[in-house]
Amino acid sequence: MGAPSLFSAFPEALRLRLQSLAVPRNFAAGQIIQQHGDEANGFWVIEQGQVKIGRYGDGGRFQVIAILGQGDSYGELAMFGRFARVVDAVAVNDVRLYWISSARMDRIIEEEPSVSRELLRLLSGQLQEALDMLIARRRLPAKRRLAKSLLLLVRGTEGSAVVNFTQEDLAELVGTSRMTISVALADMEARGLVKRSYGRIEICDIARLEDC
Amino acid sequence: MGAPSLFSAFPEALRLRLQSLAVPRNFAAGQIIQQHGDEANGFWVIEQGQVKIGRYGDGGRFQVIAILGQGDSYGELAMFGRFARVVDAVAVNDVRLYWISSARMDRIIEEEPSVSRELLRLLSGQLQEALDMLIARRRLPAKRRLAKSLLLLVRGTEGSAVVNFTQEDLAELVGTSRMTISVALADMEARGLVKRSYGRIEICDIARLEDC
DNA sequence: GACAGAATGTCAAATAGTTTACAATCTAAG
DNA sequence: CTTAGATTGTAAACTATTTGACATTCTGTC
Repeated sequence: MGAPSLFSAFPEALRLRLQSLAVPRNFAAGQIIQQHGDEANGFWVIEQGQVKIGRYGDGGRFQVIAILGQGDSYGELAMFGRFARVVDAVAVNDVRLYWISSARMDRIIEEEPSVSRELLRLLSGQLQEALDMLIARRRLPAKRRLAKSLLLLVRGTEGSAVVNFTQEDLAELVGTSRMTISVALADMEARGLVKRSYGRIEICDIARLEDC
Repeated sequence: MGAPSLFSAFPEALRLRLQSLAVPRNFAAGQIIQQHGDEANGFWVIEQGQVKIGRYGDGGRFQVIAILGQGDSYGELAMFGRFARVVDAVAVNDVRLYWISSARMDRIIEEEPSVSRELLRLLSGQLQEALDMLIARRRLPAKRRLAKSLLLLVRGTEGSAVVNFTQEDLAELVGTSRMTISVALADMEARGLVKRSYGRIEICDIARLEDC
């Protein structure tokens, strides 16, 4: 969610061009790719594997914000905003990434105004979405907030999907306690919306989950 | 808050240039300037007076999101994002606005890549801020959320300030009930942080409000 | 295949916040 | 100066959620 993935929304031609210019890099499972506070002079595109985005909280526990997969990008926000990395990124499994430097991106923006316009459009859309969420989620009961969060995590998929989050992660994400999540999930399972298993949630019927 | 005001963050030179090209327009107190659903082919800059941004909820009640004043702009997000207006805007008093069309803005982006970069930087910063808020605010008790919202409303001011919101408006904004706001404000007043009056809150000590 | 650590299920008590309801106060319009 | 409507103060009953505590189940590892 939150963590935008602008790259996958780029027009095909630009994606290919960037990829051909980019520097490929590999990381092993569990390796830290970027850390909170690092300088942001570029961004990453995931070619293969998965990356956990989140933050090491008090007590060293990693609080997941999103898990990104193939075709997703991250780090554009800090790069464009010219602020330091605010999140940590860790390789879930062995991953292959492309690195696109801010210098490279700057040149493209210079050469093609259409790219700027597209970027502005995407960023504006995401900001609007974030603002909507701030307004919409506030007074909903925990169960419905959970439903919304799950839907955001599997956005783009149809039918069924799997979310590789522990209930504790979900609790952090939704802004509630693990016990509330546990009860809410049991309720959803009883209604055939999801299936609980160890460390992951299977979403059976995305369409039906939409109406709470 | 939420509602971004990119214009006031533009570099001086660009602001002046845009203003010289813009079309001035006046609205009387209470007049509706834009409506939810309108096409967004430009944005407004406030030259004089105040504009309420919000939404007509169920029962015709206007839910305030922000009150903007001189130098603030609004409507950029829908314009850049190429989606329809999502909020309504109403003139609080007699206002004088500048209208800057998307065609005009497009031309400037085309001519000056530095403007694109600046816009991307500003939007990214605001998106990050919104995401932070989504994460940070979730589990705070209502009192602290209120403190944060008040601070956002008077962002940029030092020492003391006035917020022209009813307690009901604040409740909507914070995402809680009017009674909770009433009690929280009474508590804050007892501690000398704010002064309550009819339809507005005076914030006495912004610095002290920051540490909740 | 046994084990440790991680993740989940579940319960009772405590608490923050909501709802409902009504009284008190303020403001603007006659 | 009155009055109607809007805004605020307050209290009691109710509800959702949290906290804390413990049992159970799962999974990877030796």
